[in-house]
Amino acid sequence: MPPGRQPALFELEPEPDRWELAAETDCLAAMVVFNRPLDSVYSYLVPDDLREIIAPGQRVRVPFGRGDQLTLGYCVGVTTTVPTHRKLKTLHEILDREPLLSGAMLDLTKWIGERYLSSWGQVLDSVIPAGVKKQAGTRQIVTFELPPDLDLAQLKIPAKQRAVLEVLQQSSAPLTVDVLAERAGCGSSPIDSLRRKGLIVPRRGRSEVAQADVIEVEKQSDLQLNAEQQTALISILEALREQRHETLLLHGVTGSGKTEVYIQAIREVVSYGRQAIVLVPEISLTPQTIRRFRARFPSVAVLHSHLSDADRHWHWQQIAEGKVQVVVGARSAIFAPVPQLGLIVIDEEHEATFKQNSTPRYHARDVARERARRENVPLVLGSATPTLESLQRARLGLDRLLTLKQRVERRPLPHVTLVDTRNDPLISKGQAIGRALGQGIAHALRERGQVILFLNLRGFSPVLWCPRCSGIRCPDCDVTLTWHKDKGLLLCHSCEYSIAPPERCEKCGLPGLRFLGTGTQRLEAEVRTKFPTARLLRMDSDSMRAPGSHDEALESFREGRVDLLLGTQMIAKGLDFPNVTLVGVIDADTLLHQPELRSAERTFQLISQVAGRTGRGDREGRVLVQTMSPMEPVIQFAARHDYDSFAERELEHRAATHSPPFSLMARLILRSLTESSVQAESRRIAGILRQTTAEKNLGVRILGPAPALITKLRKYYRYHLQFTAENHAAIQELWRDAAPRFQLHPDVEMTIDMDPLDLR
DNA sequence: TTAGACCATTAC
DNA sequence: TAATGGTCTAAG
Repeated sequence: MPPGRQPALFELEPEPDRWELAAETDCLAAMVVFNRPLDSVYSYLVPDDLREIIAPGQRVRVPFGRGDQLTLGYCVGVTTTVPTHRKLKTLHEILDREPLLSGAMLDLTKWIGERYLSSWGQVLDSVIPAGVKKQAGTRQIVTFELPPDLDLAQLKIPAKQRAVLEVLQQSSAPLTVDVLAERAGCGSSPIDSLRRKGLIVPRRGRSEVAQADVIEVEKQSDLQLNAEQQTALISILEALREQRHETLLLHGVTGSGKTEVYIQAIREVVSYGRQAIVLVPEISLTPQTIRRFRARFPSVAVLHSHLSDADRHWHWQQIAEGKVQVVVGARSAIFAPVPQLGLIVIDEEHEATFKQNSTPRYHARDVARERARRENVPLVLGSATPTLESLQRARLGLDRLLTLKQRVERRPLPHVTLVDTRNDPLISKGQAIGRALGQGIAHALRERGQVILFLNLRGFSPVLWCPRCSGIRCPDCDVTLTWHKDKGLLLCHSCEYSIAPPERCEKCGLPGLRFLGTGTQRLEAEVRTKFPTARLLRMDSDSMRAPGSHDEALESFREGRVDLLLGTQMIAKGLDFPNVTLVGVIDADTLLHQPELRSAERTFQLISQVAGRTGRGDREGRVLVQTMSPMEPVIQFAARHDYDSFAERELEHRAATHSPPFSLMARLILRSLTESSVQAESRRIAGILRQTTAEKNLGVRILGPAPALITKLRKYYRYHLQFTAENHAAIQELWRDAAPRFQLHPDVEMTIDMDPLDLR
């Protein structure tokens, strides 16, 4: 309404939403969503020549916005009930011959959008692999065929052209220019002339150029299950046979043979002619895991991050055609378009990599649960250290708990010793390996056992210390710079910033800066000095840059060409090496003292997982955990392999603080290059949110705004707000209501994260 | 998220 | 008067 004009009386009542007014017509409308943060579904008229082709799940190009920019969208439905009051724009083009997604998968993506507060179109855009969108690995080709009523004898044409037509007549399939020219013994010009005269008809199509290579693996038969494994398997088979959805939480200590249980359950699924999806953390997608599945099933698709677009497209195609029995992959494999899903397995359920940290910020476990529920199939979650979220569901009787307490072949769990490093003379001198651990390593090596040393810090030293100004920081991020001795540079681990280390502090000019703390590189140097004859391998994201180096490194450790493996997270998970007799944890405290909701849980998980890397063969394994807080309950529980007591205590704590799993959380992050605008905007937005939750009585608790734990990241200042509520619906409603009214200042960006794991 | 519309300011 | 830039708003 123009300013200064009084509204007429009849305009005071809000107009009815005209889009509600729809009528059955003989027009056809396509419902389209876009890869933008828009909640609506837009309708477009389908022109007559596309009526037969259009289907939900295809991508389309449509005029959109004031300038009718041709914009890519996803068709999510087709209807003859079209809105009548507004003139619809017309669909311009259909980009896919076949739908990229089934109706069921479209519905699932809609659910994801609602659950994780992102638009349907954004979800679709991230679910469909780039290689599928680009049709990577296929090429457009033009082939020629004869028109239907051609009488070759009647034609008066040059000999070369006649030869071309004869070749075509004898061929059973249409031919490309190259083939045609070769067989007719001519160049391309006769073919061109024929085309111009209309004596041959061109046809567009796509042909495959890429194909994933097939790896032959020696087949194996099923292993004998022990009683516990058998019981777990039977529970899964029951759900399978009754064709009902149930989530089964398989809590099995490290080395208890969870994978064998999955495999035998999948065998049943495959026998029904159905397919299974197995999600594993990316880091576990080692040749070892892959071989294990390939050895047991004829057709396994492995989806990992280093697949080319073409390979990914090819696999997607194979999966959709039902040619694959088992899909093994990381997070996004939950969207594998298997035609007849039979079972979903998530191994290492507690791993944070199952949560995507870009929009849509879905958790593959929760998407899996929803997909399994909709398709009436069981979901198996496996872990030695289940998340408290999953455990609590089992305790409430929503999911079923299956427990494997024994390692296979009755192997004992490794003995874990806590080493108090507070009074260790070597540690006080700044070394990373204390006396006890040093002796342990020497002993293990003498006995020809292999050793794993775990330290969750890459680089040589995490801080360059100025006595007056403390650590040298990244100018763009609120973190200290890490000294990488091999490169001779101080690096920021949050962005790409690097500088040569200064002689004097740049702030106060004081000389005498010192490198404090130990990363994997310094640990490597220390090991070389202390154990000069040991064959040593360091694994972290710096040393494992080259493609394939990760697998190669693990292979050489497996084959005994390496005695001592040291590294970060990378070596903590899922590795199965029978000859490892000692695992050393350099510092169990680093994770523990972070002011994060899940710091205790992560510490417990990490120690348990690392400890699980030993004692997996005939030889006994032991674990030495260096810590400055040996009395800390979490560390004690981990040392005793006592998940139940750990969980009991942590659940009590979560209940007392109304944290997940006793409430639901969401996190709103705002960032800007200008600190004052994020601060002001977060306050303003917090106001709107608080007002909305009060007005609508939603019962959402809102914390903040406050500067985020990482105050500054890649030049951006960050503030955040935390929401807690009884259920997702309250937060969803709050967001739906409040977010459209934010009118955020253009230099402030905003992200909403439902069920956040990373609270930094 | 994007781009046009609208308005104000600036340069020529 | 045209060009530029910031802000607002709607998107079928």
